[in-house]
Amino acid sequence: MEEIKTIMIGATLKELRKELNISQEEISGRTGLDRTFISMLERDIRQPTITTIFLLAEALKLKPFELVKKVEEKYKGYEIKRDTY
Amino acid sequence: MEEIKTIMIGATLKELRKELNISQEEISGRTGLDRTFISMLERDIRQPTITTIFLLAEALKLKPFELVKKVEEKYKGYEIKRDTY
DNA sequence: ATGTAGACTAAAGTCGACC
DNA sequence: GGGTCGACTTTAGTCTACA
Repeated sequence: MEEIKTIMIGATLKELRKELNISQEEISGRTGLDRTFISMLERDIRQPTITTIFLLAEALKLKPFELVKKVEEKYKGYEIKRDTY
Repeated sequence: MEEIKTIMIGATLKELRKELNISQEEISGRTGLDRTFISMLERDIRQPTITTIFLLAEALKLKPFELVKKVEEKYKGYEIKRDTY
């Protein structure tokens, strides 16, 4: 069982956005979140909170749980193990 | 359509924990998150990030998307509308 | 076993500018 | 259109302590 420390949602977000053929600026407009922040989310430099996940899902035309499910599918066979700090 | 500003996961977390008959301290132990932080999450004083959601789901013996789905069901007919700050 | 409070550190999220 | 940098404010998350 491989260990990971943080959930990476970036690739999933980018894929879904590309499927819709829209820009980061469009996501920014739809969510009310800053454009540079969307960029950082896609590059896994930032992590969304649950409210942000709900906003992103709405912008990407799917349900929050579906978005999470897509992220989840990338982590089959991995165990999350945080750094306790 | 009612407007809300933040997603409240607290009640869902507490219900699931009660169903398992375990303490906040047990959740703290299973997730590696601070006990006082679990308390704040249940009282909606704090918001989890996606990594925290995955950890909580594991501790509560369900899949992350199932946890999110349960939260989602409490928001039928609501629209999220953040304060842009 | 839980809520709360205070003080703290790390990370979420904004904004303006430039490439 | 998107990456990045710096400076900023707010919040996630820790920890000790007490009711």
